[in-house]
Amino acid sequence: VPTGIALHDARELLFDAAERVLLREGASALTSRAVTTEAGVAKGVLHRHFTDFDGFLAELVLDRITRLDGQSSALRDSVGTGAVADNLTDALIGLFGPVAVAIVGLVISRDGLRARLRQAGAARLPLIGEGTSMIASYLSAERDRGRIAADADVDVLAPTLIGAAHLLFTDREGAPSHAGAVHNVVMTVIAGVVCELPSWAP
Amino acid sequence: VPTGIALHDARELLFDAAERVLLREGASALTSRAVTTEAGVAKGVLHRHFTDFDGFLAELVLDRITRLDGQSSALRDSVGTGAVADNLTDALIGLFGPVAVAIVGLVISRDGLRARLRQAGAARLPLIGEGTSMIASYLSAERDRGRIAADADVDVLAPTLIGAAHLLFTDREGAPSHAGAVHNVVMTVIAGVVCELPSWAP
Amino acid sequence: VPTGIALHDARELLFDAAERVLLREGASALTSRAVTTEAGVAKGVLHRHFTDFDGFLAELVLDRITRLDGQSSALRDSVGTGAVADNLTDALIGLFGPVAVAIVGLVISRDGLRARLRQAGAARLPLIGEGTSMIASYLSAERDRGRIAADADVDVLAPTLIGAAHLLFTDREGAPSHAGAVHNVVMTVIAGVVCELPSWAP
Amino acid sequence: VPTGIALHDARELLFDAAERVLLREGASALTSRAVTTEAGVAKGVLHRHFTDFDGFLAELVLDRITRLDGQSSALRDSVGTGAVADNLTDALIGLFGPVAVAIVGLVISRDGLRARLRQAGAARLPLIGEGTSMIASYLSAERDRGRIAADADVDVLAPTLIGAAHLLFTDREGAPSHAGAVHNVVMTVIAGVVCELPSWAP
DNA sequence: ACTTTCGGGACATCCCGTTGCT
DNA sequence: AGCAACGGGATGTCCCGAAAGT
Repeated sequence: VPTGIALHDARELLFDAAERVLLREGASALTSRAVTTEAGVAKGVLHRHFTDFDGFLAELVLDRITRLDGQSSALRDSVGTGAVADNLTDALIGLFGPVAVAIVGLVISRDGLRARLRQAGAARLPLIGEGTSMIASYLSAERDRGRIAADADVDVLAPTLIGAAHLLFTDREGAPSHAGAVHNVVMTVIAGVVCELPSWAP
Repeated sequence: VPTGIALHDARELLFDAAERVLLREGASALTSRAVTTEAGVAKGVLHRHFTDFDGFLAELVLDRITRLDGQSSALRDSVGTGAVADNLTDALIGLFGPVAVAIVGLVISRDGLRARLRQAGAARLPLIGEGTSMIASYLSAERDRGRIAADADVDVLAPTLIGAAHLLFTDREGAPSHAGAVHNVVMTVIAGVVCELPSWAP
Repeated sequence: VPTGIALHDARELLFDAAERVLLREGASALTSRAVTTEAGVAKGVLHRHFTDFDGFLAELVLDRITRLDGQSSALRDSVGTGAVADNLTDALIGLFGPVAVAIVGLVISRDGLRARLRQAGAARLPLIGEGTSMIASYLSAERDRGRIAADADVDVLAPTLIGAAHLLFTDREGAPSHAGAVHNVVMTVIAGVVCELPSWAP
Repeated sequence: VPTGIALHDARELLFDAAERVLLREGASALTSRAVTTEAGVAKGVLHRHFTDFDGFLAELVLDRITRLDGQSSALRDSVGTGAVADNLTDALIGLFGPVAVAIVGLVISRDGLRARLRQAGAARLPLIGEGTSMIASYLSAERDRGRIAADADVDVLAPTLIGAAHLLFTDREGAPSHAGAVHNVVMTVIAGVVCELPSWAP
């Protein structure tokens, strides 16, 4: 029976439901009906608020990308403080949470979603591209401060870190990667360019 | 009308057709009908030679994994010759051809296929896992020869290289990555452990 | 193009369509498409209202079984009135209408449907089992009234009547069995136990 | 690899295989491939020896009907000996073996088979029709001998016995019906017409 | 004469977008 | 504006009949 009562915020309601389904059952189970059922609303609600199911997913992804801004600021604020490797490790762990990894997989699976995102100006691989930019600008700032070598190529370092970390988090999907593994990767990649003393130095 | 003419080798015929579809239209277009249509055979042919469509895909992936053995040998033979970075670069380029990248995406998209592969004993991420082992053994051999540092951790280096390279090839899907970009990544990752002079040194 | 108009009662609509198909083309022609086509609705309607095609058929059968209750009451009400043989004849004719006979055949043909019905608590042979119970309790009541012999074994008489009548209606499927044939069978079976005078007696 | 060796008797080989499948997996599993696989021969053999799959089944059924002749003779020979009820009980038990019951179900399930049988001159319900004739002639002979009432209507008694017995054997499919149950039914049906003393009389 | 394979029609199922009712 | 239903395209699978090959 139609209630006629407007949902307070259908967007967030549906986004959260979609994430729950995504985490619980995977990308292939994320159908339009699964979302509305999980949210406890009727199917039509989704199409009232979004042009399309792919449109809905695209906005979900873009929303998640927006949330990266917070992490981006935190990383920017850490410039010059602590150890570079630790800052990078924290950033990568924060970036590749279970939801983010699932979203990357979702984008890979859905052609329509990928097209929508591209046309919305997002990176080819969402979260990956933005994360790379985030890391690159952090490294750039550290380079300006002299904490990494002046000739370090941040446009090589950043995608390398992101690619390696993404694989780490994807491969061992169930178990949350120990911070140690990420730290090892970071140390390996920036070994040649880091100028500072290790973070555990006295 | 049935012809009765036995296909010379239905397996290869269908595998090749599947790859063409995969490259041309992507993983989501790789349906059983698309494969048989592309191969120019009837729908029944696929189900006579394979238990299942996912079974077919699994065998396709396993077949591609088997083909890695050739590249694995070549990489093993290159131990001690040329520059380590060049050997790695060649190996990564050989590993992540367009088909391989598409196959990784395919596995990510299909739950049933993933289950089948796991139960067949393949790595969680096919081609990625096997490629990592390949790189790790190569690095191990070079370490034994003293061409990379004795304390180099190949189990960190290998997945780092694979992860970074995979992203490189995935991100710029259409355009074949210039060897230069891969080489840059390799140089960055192994910068801290390589003992030899760069390949361009006199 | 979707109409959006809710079907008044999709269940009955589909049930009736299924019966028409069953009568006109037989059990083997009763596919899900045949039902929806006959009902003039889309394929999706059936799967929105029922879990499965076998689930649909199971509910159809159970619905028909439910309708027996009416006949069961009528038979119960006739206890002590008229002739026992006439009451039984009427009950059997009412039980084995063309639809019921077709449904029995349908259940024999479909494994999945049989499984579903068993798990729903129906008799092994639907309509047959319920019909037998109905006849048995009628005979029991008449025995209590003394209209059939006190030592009559209703648990033998009932299945005998049902089995004989079922064959009668099945064998001459097209032509509706003359009431006379059924009456003859009934008279034969209850010959040894009936106490009353024949119904045609003055 | 084709052997070229002619099968000794492909007919019997395939018939036996079909019966095994029928008993083990039921009528719905009796496909042409199931038969040839069970027989250990190639698919083509069936179509070499029979016009059609339904043609094959029709001949299988007709073959089984022919085997009834033996039982028919035995029953005929028993005229005037033993108890009528015992003779009938034995005949019914012999008639409705598991294979026969399965075959009746098979005919009910398959339209094409039914059509083929009808056009081959078999009864509408194979085995049932022939069994009815068999019982009818036996009863007729006993009537001539005065062992059952002169006014007994064998054309009512026979189908009644067959219908009741068929249901008995169909309903309790797994468990072989105890002879007692059949005897009870027989006693009930012929109660009014039998002239002899019970078989257990001194 | 047996073996093997292909060809293709049909069926149950899934999922999304749209439309009318409340 | 939310709700529930319909419409229909597409997918994987099955099974039979027929035609080559050995």
